Amino acid sequence: MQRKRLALYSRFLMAYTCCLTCSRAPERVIYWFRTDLRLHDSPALKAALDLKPDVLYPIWCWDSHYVYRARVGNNRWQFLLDCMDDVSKSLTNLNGKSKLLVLREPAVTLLPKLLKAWKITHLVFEKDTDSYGRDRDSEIISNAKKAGVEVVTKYGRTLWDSDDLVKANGGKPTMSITQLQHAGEKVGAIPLPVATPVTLPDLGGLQLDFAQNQPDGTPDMNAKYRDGEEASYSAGIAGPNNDFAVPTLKELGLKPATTHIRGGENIILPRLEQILSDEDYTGTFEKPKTSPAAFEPQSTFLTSPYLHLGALSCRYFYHRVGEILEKRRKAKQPVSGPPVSLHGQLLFRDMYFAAQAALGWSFGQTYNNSAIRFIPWHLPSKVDVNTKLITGEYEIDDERKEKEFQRWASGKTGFPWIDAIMRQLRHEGWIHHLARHAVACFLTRGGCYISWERGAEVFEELLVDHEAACNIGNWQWLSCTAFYSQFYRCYSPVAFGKKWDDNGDFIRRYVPELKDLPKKYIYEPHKAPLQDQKRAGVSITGDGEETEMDGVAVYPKPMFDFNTQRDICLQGMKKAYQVKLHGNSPQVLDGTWKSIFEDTGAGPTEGEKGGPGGTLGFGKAEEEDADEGSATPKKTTQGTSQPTPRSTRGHKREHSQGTLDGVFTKKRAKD
DNA sequence: CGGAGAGTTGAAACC
DNA sequence: CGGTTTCAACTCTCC
Repeated sequence: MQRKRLALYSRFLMAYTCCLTCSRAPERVIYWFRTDLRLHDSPALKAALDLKPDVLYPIWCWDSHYVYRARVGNNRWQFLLDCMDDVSKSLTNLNGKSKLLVLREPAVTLLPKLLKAWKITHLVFEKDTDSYGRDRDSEIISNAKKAGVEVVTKYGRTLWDSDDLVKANGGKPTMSITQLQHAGEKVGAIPLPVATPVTLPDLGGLQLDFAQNQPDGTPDMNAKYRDGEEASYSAGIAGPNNDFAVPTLKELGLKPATTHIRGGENIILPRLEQILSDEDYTGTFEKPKTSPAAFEPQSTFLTSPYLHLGALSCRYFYHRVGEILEKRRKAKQPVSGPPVSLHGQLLFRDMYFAAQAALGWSFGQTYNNSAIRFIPWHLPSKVDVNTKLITGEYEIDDERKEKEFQRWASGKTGFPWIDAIMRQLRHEGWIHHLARHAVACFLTRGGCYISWERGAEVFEELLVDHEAACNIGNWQWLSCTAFYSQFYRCYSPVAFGKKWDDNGDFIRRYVPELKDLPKKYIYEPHKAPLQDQKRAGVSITGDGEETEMDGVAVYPKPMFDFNTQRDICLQGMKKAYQVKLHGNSPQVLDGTWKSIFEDTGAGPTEGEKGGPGGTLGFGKAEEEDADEGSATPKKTTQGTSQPTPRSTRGHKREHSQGTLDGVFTKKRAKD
């Protein structure tokens, strides 16, 4: 009783002393940073400061989902930590007593305890329309409200609020850039940037009178990037020095990053300024005219990773470019327009975000996705037919295809243009947009005929700019399953590269074993006579297993005849387009699609003999209450009982639309 | 100078 | 924001 009175009195005193001009209670605000790691043009951060808080806690919830269960290579980890460090320094610059407080516990379990411990009045964060983000945030919001904490969210992640776009598009996913533009017109003008804060309230007390929930570290999908123990949770909520510092790669047990791309608002803003100062380049930018083979420097802005983590505001970028366009129009200088211009690129991003916002979890998969064409790809995702969600595993319907997939992912296909791109991706975490086209087409409709979902997973792991909506959307585009349909426009692994880089400098840089090969053979080294191979110090042989033989570097032979494979793919695509099934067609949902595609005539599909095309648990397996160990239906044959190197057994794939935080498991898909 | 033949270019059709 | 083939139209060269 005594204590309570004291608390009341001190609360009164605080109110009195904190705010002499008004009689309101002290505002104790948490600003929860997520994919908005910046201070400039942040509507949500502005909303937090507009509350005129007495204390402001800028926090980051350290998420097990991101640490263990999303595919995040060490390059993206480095980039994320860079951005966090950068924001923390910016906060300290505004107020020497403030910084980004990293709390080593996922938001869902942490926030309810934290709101209480720090007597929080308001929780403020940027709205997220990723499916995972929605699930997580709705739980956070409902818990906060129950605890009497006011929740404030603002939207600043895309040009328009994705939910508004969906509404303006009749509740349907935006499947073309025209739809997106019309929806955008209905929603209204793209909000102008808000001011960057110049002051920042102090932190309040940092007492942590509650226990830490240490999340389950298994399965650890990023184990292959670790050379030490993952220890980011074991030091407690405030970290090893009890100072809420941003963790290091070392603490995560991760190997050092190989990329030279570093994160942070304070890196991208000056660089953006520099690029924008070239008004001819900015004003006439046309994406298709920029070279995928250019490196050091690349031919485009390289803003995507910064946009993803919010280190650069897309609206700020949009309006800055708009000013330049306006100026040029007045001066009657040439300007480029959507879809090829810079504005066009940002519109595509909004299109993918809004499509995802409309479709939810199903956007990230073929099964039960109403907006996607069904194509009987090899290596399809396994599906839990009860939840209608993919499990994170995939069906190996053909061992040769699995081998091709691994060779593609590791840059050992024997097609130097493809391999150079995949090696650049692995090393730098970034490749040019058209390079993504080339390797994505190659893996799916224009080469291997392997599911786009396999490719999307590899990109998710390796790209520093991985953004679920854009990655998924672009893979659907390139595989001609959604957004785009001209499947006969097929990229050649030889001709397309040559068009941009006849000398093969890009290949020489990323596939160094070929660097001394004559220009004549650089795109097709297997055609080089043995004498030329010898002179160049490389032997073109094998299937990628060997990297060296008798002291001589080895580069593999092409893993198939491209033209033959291209014809097979075209036939398969033509058939699939005639059949006209979609991800949510009854025949896809129940697995009877297999009777529609013949073993031979349907191109590459294995038909009845192959995997069920992503229907794990379909049919008999359920009735026969299949033993836990192998939940694979009997009708699937070869390879399916073996765990695949890239998949995790028995666990849902939770990552593909994940944001950076949370401990959620997927919920049942909406029907 | 005309015309044959080789070489080049670009649009169109097809995959 | 595809590649390849084809074919007409054109240029160039040579006698």
